[in-house]
Amino acid sequence: MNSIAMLNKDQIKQLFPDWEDGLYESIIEHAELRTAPAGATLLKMGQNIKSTMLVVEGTVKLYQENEEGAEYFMYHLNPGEACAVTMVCNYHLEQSQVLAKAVTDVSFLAIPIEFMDKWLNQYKSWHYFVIRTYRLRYEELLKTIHETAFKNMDERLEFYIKRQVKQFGNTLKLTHQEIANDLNTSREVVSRLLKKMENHQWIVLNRNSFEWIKKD
Amino acid sequence: MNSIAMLNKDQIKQLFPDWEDGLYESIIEHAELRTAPAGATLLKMGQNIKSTMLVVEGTVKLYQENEEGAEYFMYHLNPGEACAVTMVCNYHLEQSQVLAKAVTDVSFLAIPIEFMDKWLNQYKSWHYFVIRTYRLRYEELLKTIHETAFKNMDERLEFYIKRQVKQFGNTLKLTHQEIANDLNTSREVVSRLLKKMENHQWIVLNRNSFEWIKKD
DNA sequence: GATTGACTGTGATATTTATCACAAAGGACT
DNA sequence: AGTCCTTTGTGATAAATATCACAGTCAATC
Repeated sequence: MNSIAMLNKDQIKQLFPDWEDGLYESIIEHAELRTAPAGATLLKMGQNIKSTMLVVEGTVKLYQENEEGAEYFMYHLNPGEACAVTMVCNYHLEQSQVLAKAVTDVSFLAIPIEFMDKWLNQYKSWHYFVIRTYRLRYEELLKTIHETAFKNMDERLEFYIKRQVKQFGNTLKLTHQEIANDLNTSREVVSRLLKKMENHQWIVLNRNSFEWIKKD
Repeated sequence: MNSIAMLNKDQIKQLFPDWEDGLYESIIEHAELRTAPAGATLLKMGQNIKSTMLVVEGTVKLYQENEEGAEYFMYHLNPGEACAVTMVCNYHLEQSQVLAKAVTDVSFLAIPIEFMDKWLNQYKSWHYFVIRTYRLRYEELLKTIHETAFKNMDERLEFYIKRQVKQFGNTLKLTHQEIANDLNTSREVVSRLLKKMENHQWIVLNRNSFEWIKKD
């Protein structure tokens, strides 16, 4: 992860239009603009949280992870969005309960968490931003629970694909193994279900990718 | 649901010790103290949210619900805790994504949501309270996802029982059917798994209740 | 164009969970 | 004690998913 030149106020303002004046300046002063290549792990489970992450470019994927290293995809973060988990106030001891990975090349603002408390006190717009972030992520988790608790794998796969399509368009560059990892199932199960979808003409299968063509 | 006499400042302060002075008075002025009997539904999925709920007495259970009315238990709310879902600002149009039920007889403070925006502006301690509420609920959801995504039914049942034990003590007054509903599985499955736990001497089974005796 | 390695397809089988069927047990009430 | 209703126990079977095994396919590389 490299630290490169900072954004200027207008650039930040475009991403986070609802903030107040002093806050932009504080960001410029104290945040660090970092980059990471596609596939990089940005935050590990159990890792001490040292900074808050605001996505500037690219897409980040948030996972739950278990003891054996199995992953479970929860939701995406896009430019202008923030990682709720890292917005800790008070403690320097909080450990991450999630795994965050860069899907594409990403750049993000990293703010040392010692500013969290201060900014909450100082900037109303930051306060609102934190609440909005939690609310949005909370709602994403509810959707994830809904799928996981009530649906069979075929429907969960469809939901998963639709989420990806919304993010990346109809052609998805994903191997069956990658999908299986995200859904915590096995490659064979995904292959068979995708084949069924192809038979139903919901998708067109290719090597290393497929296209969603279902109209609904 | 009845509206009864309001709490006094000291009583509220005991439940919510971190608030500031004006906020207690605003609560007394605008909140309504309501009660509901054990088993009552406090909030339905899809229902328009008209007020924020702060638990005063008793325990509330939060569920996800699907189209067919199947339920999935997510977490408890205890006195001094609040329902994150109902802490909406801005909109009067938000619909509940969760189902809330009284486990015991409960009393709670209901605050019309038109005050949410105002209080966020006016009271820092309220702002912090909202953030803390979201954070706590978010973490509960993460735990729920972890269990649901990675564990088999035997482990999920154990996790479920331990949560209940933490709430209500070692003797749980639950039928197998009730547990099955909370875990979105079938009564037979629960019966068989409980019987196994009894054989392992983790529990003692009785009619309409059982006792957790595993020491770990 | 032969080799290599990652990806995909698919049968066979095991495991987990759901569903059906029905019996037995316990408590409440007459 | 007998009736009724809810709860619990458990076999049999079905359905969903996981695992194992292996073959075929494609693309990159030498």
